[in-house]
Amino acid sequence: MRPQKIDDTALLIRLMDVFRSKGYEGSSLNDLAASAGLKKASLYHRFPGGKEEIAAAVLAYTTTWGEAHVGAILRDTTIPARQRLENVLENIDALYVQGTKGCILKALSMDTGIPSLGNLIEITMNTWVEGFSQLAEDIGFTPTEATQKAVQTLINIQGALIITKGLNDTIIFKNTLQNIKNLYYPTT
Amino acid sequence: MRPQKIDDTALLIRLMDVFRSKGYEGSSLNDLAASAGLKKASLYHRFPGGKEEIAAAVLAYTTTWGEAHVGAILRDTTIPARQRLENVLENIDALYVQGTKGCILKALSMDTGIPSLGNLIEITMNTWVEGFSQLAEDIGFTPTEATQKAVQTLINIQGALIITKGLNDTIIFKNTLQNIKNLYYPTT
DNA sequence: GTCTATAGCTAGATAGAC
DNA sequence: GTCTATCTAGCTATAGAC
Repeated sequence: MRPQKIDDTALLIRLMDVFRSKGYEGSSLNDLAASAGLKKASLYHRFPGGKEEIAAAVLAYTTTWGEAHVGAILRDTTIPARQRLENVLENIDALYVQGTKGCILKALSMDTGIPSLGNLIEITMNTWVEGFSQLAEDIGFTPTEATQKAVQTLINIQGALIITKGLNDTIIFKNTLQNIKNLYYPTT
Repeated sequence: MRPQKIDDTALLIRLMDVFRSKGYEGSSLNDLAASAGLKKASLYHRFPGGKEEIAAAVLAYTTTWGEAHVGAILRDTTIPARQRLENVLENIDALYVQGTKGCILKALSMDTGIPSLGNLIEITMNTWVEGFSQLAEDIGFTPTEATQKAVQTLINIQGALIITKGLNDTIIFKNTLQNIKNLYYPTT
């Protein structure tokens, strides 16, 4: 076998970067190939299903990443709850590069006529909600409160990404990550 | 002059609906024309600059709408502050059709290579921030607190729209509009 | 596994009749 | 002002050499 020019994980990360900045329809196969450092035909060798399979693979990778770097950490009772939250927020800060990059779930959530993408988005969001809910319950909130806080956490992250980009002010994202701590550990 | 099949405002609303559901690149001129009830060439008569001018016109309409239905109301000191907030939240609920439709500012905020769109997005967001800031100051918060609450209000709205769609649960949007009231009139 | 070359199609945009 | 017809460029996707 001829060696791969780029391994699967690095490839998916580069492809994700195109989708989350340009959206599904805005990302041409030429854009994707250029970012991957491959030619279009090579992308079809890796993803025979074409653009739709690439998007699905990127979303599946995002689900796996979220489970490992958000969900699993938030549920890890061997770590103090407060430390779990700190670690996860650092991972989120890195994922979105301090608010300068958008979310792939948002970018692929426009109407594309490909229902399977919506299902993968819902699965990933639920992983995050369940993780933050578990954290809140471990801190002592009721299940109802915990779910509300988890949903509010996702709202804050997604909303902050949009407003940060719209107003071109990364302090908004930075402050939002800080404010999320106050949801779970109120200061007043 | 031959009469218009559709007046400017109704036309812009129909065009906005396409953009906010499919995004800029995902909305073809055939899509836009079909939604408008016109042929492609007729759209070029109305908007000689083509798709880019259509998007700019839709954003300009959004700016005007926001100034009239959000900004101006929030700054209208002849109305009690609490009533201003109620009225604006009702307008926002209608704009997003109870959370079932996305935001045009989000839909057009992907990287398209058209910088002017970003400027129009920033202008509109600032109109909203200034309106909610003024409301908060009228209620008695300091300018710093007021700006924070205004930004958090926009974060909540935009974030709720994304999570509502992602999890396919309109209760999230409904609850978020309620929670915005608590930002300005804390219950605890 | 990656590449060049190309097929088939749809996109955005224009010309000109009515 | 709206329409039909058409142009060119770029799109997704495929065939086949290396």
